[in-house]
Amino acid sequence: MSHNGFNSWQAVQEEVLRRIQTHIWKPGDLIPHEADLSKEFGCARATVNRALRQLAEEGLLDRKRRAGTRVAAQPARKAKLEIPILRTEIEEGGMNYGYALLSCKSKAPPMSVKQRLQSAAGEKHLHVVAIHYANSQPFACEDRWINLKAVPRAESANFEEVSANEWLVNNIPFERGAIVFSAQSASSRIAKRLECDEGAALFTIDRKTMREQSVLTVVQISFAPGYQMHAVL
Amino acid sequence: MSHNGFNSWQAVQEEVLRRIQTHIWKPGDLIPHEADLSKEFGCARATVNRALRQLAEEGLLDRKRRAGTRVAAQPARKAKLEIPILRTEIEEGGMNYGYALLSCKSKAPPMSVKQRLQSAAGEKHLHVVAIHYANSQPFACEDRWINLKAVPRAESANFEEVSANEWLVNNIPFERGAIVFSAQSASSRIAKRLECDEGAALFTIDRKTMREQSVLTVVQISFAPGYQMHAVL
DNA sequence: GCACCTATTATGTACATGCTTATTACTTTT
DNA sequence: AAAAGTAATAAGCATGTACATAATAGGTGC
Repeated sequence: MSHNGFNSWQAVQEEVLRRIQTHIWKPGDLIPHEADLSKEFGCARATVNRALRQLAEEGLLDRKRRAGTRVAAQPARKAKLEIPILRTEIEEGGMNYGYALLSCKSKAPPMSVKQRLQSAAGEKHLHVVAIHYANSQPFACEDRWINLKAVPRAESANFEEVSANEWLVNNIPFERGAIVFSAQSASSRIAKRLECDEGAALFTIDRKTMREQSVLTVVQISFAPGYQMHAVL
Repeated sequence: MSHNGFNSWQAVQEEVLRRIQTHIWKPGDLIPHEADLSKEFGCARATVNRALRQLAEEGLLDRKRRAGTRVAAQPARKAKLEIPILRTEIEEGGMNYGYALLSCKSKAPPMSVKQRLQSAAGEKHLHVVAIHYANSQPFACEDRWINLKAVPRAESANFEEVSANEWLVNNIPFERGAIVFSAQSASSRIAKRLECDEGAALFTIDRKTMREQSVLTVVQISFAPGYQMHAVL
């Protein structure tokens, strides 16, 4: 009967994908609307909706009410990226995780950081510097500023034992954030910390974590040379 | 009536988020199951399911059949990352896009590339090298190998006019891929191409695009110093 | 105690239906 | 012809019901 084999949203999605990939439906084309597709595939409209919605989320389709669904002209593929959590990443790689706190002081941040923290003049913040080791080799260097006004409990935390990263994850609820990836030349200070040559190319993550309007923490993580971050399409 | 204000999946999601963020439900905790939540929120189970499913996709919840739903112990937040399409990225930044083909030859790839291409000995591939400019400044250098066996039409394409990147997007339907981000020191060759100092830290993307079992193309994109890639949580 | 089977259970999914909402296309007014 | 109002339409969403599937808990036999 109605069983064309498209009785699951995955099957529908695969068929739609196939039509996009074989250029039956070309980039920019308007595709039939949900009701027609559900009739063609012999399934409910909700099933077609589920399939198309996900493809739209992935950036392969553009959908607008009333206007219909069209194949994305620029399949600006969105990759999903797992933000590395240092300890987890090292341990999953079968290596031994180590951690050392280098410094943990409350002070006024330098100009460049102050801007990112959106902090007023004279305000003090907690500055935490630490190294993460994999099999006793320096793996990454963490340089973090914590807004004590937004996270007062951080003042009494002991970052000797547990990394600021983990403490924050477990103790403060956060909402939004921004991440910037870049390549940086190792400064002499960081080269010393990571035991690498000065000027080496370091993969660097800058991360800002916010709740509502206030910045909770900004952190720069510099990875030892050779680090790679993986993502899938 | 049943209107507690949780009569849409977004409202349910927000409430769940709130409970996670305020540590009413702590990392690792098992949360009530869908049926209970739907009763509490006065909505259908499908609505709760929609809300929870998305949170699970975002990495905030772990869901397993029969075992129930728990708050992710490590909210290893998955960031969504838009894979940059060079031209789009440059033009959206309000800059003028330029493109120059440096080389386009069919030849046998070096050992390191051969491995990534999963190609047999002696097989030839198309090697394309090009520069992308933003406001006449070198922005990124593209070094690509195309598997002619999998994409025979590429042989007759003219990469003087349109970049290999764009040609591929418009001409070959692709499926899966892997992406690796890293920081590399500029070799003398690449430094010359990007008009930067040798040894400068370059943000680098290695990308492999596949269909079914065959590798279609591998590409390395080296960005000029100072490039940043942004993502949101 | 161990291997195997079975019942239970929470999530996962499909469907029919009906309503909502954004956007377009068409019509009317100025 | 431009502006404003209106109807039609396609996606979006909510719901009740039903069944599928995976993983666990508990029991059985050895």
